Amino acid sequence: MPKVAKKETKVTKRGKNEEVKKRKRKAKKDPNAPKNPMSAYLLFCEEWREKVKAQNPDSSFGELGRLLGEQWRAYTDDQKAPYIAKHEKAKAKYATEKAAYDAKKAQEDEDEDEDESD
DNA sequence: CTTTTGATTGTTGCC
DNA sequence: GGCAACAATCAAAAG
Repeated sequence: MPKVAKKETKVTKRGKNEEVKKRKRKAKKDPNAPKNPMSAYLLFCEEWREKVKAQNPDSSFGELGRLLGEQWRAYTDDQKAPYIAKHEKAKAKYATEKAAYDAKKAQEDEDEDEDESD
């Protein structure tokens, strides 16, 4: 997406539950698809879940998640920086999986003789 | 090449 | 163990 400099192209369409609904994993197309790293929010959750819980001991998952989301949104890129930084690392790690995935794929293409003796 | 969708990540709390 | 909102993110597929 090196084009369209700035435009709410994706804007997390998840405005309604129509498109995403109950994201249920369907049949994956890739043989060994590399899994995405934890989004900054995910990492942010790990750290804030306890804090939010401490401040909202009465709030259950629903409220927790909601508040967490609000906090996350309220957070500035500077605050998210450390979380994003971590995410970047995850990305790098993910890249390895992707590389292996791609490599294996290519290898299979050349030589389908690839499998791990279970 | 661009847009869209789909699949994935982790949290808690319940059954 | 799976699912519920929350946000993000990337990769592949469709256009």
